[in-house]
Parts: sequence; structure tokens; C-alpha cells
Amino acid sequence: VPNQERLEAFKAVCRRHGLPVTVQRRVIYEFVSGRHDHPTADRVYEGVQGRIPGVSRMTVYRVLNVLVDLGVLKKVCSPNSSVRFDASMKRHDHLVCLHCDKLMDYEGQAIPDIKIPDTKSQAFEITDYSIQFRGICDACRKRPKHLRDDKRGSSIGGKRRKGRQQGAS
Amino acid sequence: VPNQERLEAFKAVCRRHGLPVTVQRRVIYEFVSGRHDHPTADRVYEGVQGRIPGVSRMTVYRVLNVLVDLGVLKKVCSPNSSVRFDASMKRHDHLVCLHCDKLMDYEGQAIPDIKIPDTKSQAFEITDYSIQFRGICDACRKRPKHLRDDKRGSSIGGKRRKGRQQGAS
DNA sequence: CTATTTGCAAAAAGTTTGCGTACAG
DNA sequence: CTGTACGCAAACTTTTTGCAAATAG
Repeated sequence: VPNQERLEAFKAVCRRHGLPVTVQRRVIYEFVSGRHDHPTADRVYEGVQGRIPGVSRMTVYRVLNVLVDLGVLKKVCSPNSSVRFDASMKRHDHLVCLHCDKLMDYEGQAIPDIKIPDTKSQAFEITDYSIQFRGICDACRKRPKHLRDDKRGSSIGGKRRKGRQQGAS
Repeated sequence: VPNQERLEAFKAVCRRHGLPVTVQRRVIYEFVSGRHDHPTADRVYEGVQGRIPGVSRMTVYRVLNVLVDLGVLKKVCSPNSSVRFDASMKRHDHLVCLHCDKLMDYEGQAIPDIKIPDTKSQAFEITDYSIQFRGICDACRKRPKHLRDDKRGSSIGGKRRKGRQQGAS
């Protein structure tokens, strides 16, 4: 997807909603849509520090929420950490590492479409779906086993280390 | 799944790992496995207040992590809130309401199994998967539209209300 | 008895809110 | 110019940590 084009589309969406296209919004949007690893809000904050002079963490949180409301970002989640953001608005699936919490788009052979099931009996209207493939990423698999087990912060057998890190891309 | 049986299985797992079966662990496990709505840690805390005399929130958090490590609970997530817990360890799918963040097991007609794709090229080993069906639950659909829009905490057009509630079962 | 767990208090993350000033249109 | 967004500070929520007292096996 051409970058320039995406940016123009973004501005159009803002205009349509009557929202100013601020530097912060533009840069934050560009940052998230330039990545495939679904950064957390804090990650985005770090990432845009250099590109937006004295940006504040609060602004990043706020802008991310606005972008979600505008429909140009989606919130996604992995089972161990905070909310993450995804700029790819077309239906797609995710790989999530249960050890380091890395989250990435699935990019293999296409998965046959799933027929959206009828959920009247459950009083629910499905609009969309996404498959979450859980497993272990290479970085974690290569890591010696005892280190790996530490990773997720095992609560069994005492002595928990610090833990809580995101897999680097 | 007979309740008594499940409890025995739980004790067996604890014994196998050499962990004492404390009141807290047993009750918290029973509580979570008795629900289909994937409570958050806080929700569990509230729920077990009456059944474990002066239980502390910390203990609940800690016990939940132990139960995950023991493999009798799984962490699941919805895109808007904190970690939730799921006692159903067999493969299954979820419905998640994008408005109120309600999360429930999909219980309709069986979805044909997905062939686990090859992800060597992405340096990832898949062990499991789950489909997340996103949409809107009946409670939210029935709610008047303007209230609904408030719900998710729209950042557009100012005036956010308090927000952050889980759909009641 | 001995190891493990619990409860407490406190702190670290993660996220939201209200208000005066600065900026986009 | 006018309205909205930004940055700041501070509140709030969610989750983790360290240690003495209580408990399971």
C-alpha cells in the first residue's frame, strides 16, 4: 500500500469527521501503519518521541483512541499484556507467542474464509472475525529452556524474575 | 462436566506439581470454572469475597497466575480491557462485543477445524488457535443508539462519560 | 516440621480526566 | 478568529513485589 496514498486517505477521513489533521495525529498514524507488530500505546510513545518534539504520553493515548474511533486503527490484544494497535483494517489473522507476547500478522498461505455462523440463539450479531494462532516464536524456541520458562513469569516453584517484555521485531 | 470430577482432577494436578491445595486455590478455581463469561481478576476477586473470608485481591491475582501455570486456566483477552480467565481448556471460539466488551464462548454450530498452517517462513510454531468473532451483543443493540455510541468511550466529539464496564451475563 | 502461601502495604504499570494555552482550518 | 487538540499534572485502575505470619502435607 503506497504510503502517500494512505496518508491522503487518512486526511480525508479526518476532514470528513471535521477533525483537524494535527502533526501528532499524522505522525502517530504513520508510525503505527508503518509497522506490522502492533505496538502498545507506550511503544508508540517511544517510537514517535523523535519525530514529534515534546509529545506527551497522554496525547499518544488520546490520539490512538481517536484513530480507533475514526476507524483507521483497530485495537487488538494478546493474552498477557496491554492493548495494542493495528493499522491493517482488512480481515487478517494473528500469531501470538505465549512466551514473550510477541504479536504479528499471519502472512502464510491464505486461510479459507470461515462462514460467519448464525448466533441468534446467543443473542449476538457478528460483524467480523480474526483467528488467533497461539504458539511459540523462534526467538523463544532458541532461548535455552530454563530461561524460556522464566520468561512468562512462572508462578510455580517460587522465585519469579522481573518479566514483562515484548518480543522485539 | 461433573463438578466433583473437575475438582478432583484439579487436586490431582496440584499434587502432581507438589503444590498444596489451599482453600483459595480451590474456591477460585471453582469460581472461574463455574462461569462462561471469562471474568477479569477483579471480577473474580469480587466473586469469591463471600466464599473465602478475608481474601485479598493480591492473592486472587497470584492464584490466578498459578492456575494458568498449572494449565487449568487460560488467559484470554478482549480488545478493550484487562486480562480475563477461561477454565475451558479445550479448543473453542469466542464472541466479543465491541461496545460493552462482553466476552463469551461461541456455542453455535461447530466450526469446521482449521488446518494449522505452516509458519516456518514466519519463524513461528503454532500450537493452538482460537477464533474471535467480533460484533455487537443484544444488550448493546437494544440500547438506544446515542447511548451505545457513548458506551465504548468515543473520543470524537468530546464529552466522554465514565465508561469501562463489563456486560453482565 | 518444612516448604509454600497468604495478607498487608506499597509501588510499578497502564490509562484516563480536567484545564489553560497553542494550533488547524 | 473559532473550535478543537495538546501538554501538564494528577487521579485511577490494573498488576506486581517483598516480607512476616498462617497453613497444607
